[in-house]
Amino acid sequence: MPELPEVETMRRGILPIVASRIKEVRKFRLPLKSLSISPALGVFRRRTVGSTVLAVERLGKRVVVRLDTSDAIVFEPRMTGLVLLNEAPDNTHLRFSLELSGPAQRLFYWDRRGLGSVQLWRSADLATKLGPNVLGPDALAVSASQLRDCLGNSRREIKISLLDQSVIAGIGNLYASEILHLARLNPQIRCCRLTQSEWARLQAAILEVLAEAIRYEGSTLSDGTYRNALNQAGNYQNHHRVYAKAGELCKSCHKERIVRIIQSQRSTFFCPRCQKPTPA
DNA sequence: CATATGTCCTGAGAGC
DNA sequence: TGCTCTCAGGACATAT
Repeated sequence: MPELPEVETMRRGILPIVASRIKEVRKFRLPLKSLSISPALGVFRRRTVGSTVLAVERLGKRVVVRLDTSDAIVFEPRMTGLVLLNEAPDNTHLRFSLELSGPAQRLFYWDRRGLGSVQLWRSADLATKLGPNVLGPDALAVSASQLRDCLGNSRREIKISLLDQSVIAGIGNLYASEILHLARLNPQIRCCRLTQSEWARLQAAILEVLAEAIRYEGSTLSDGTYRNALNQAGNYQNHHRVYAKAGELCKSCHKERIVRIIQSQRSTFFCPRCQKPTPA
């Protein structure tokens, strides 16, 4: 999962590492396929040990730890990655750690499936490798006109476009369904069919859903994977409107039941009554 | 160029 | 009970 709300919660949770000095970098040997780390550990160590953490930022669904050496450590959790302070869900899936001076002590990267990565980049490369062509405006900052300008001529289904990080950065499969339900937009409607007021509704829903999800520290689904930096579960799953609720009554109309469809090999949940393809 | 599909990985849960 | 199978969806590579 980790999408914008979860990654932002992790980012906030590890803020205590700011101003700490990196004392050691460790990669854990596991009976699992090893995590993608670049550069190799030796070079990683030479370039980071002794440096100080300047800031912790979020870039879409990535956590960026800026160092005083003009390097940055980029954590990309993908499906099951977590960035934690001092404590992890278990030792089996611990992949990487930074030993730090100061009160924070230790930063862990934990990843059950290991699809994520930890990379050390020159700060200058962040702007190019994750520039506007790769990563669109952050979902918390995108405007209705930016959405319309970028997608207004696209024939893709709106749900698919919401997942495109080069259009908007931060939305994933879970929040795409939640956002479209609040915006009362059918997930299969083609972008080029949306009206001016629908773009405005979409933008408002993006902001409202993500901000609310951040307030509740993200969504921990039934598999329990997602935790915040202190290894605690999030709470937004108790406020989901549609995600993983196929067959349940819609919380808005209380009449129709939530439906699950597949778009581009991924589940989408919506209410056929509140999210009719053509406006009522 | 825009859009669609395949790939990586582990563990939970279903079905027999 | 223990096996096999399917599924979950991030980002990127490759195909159409």
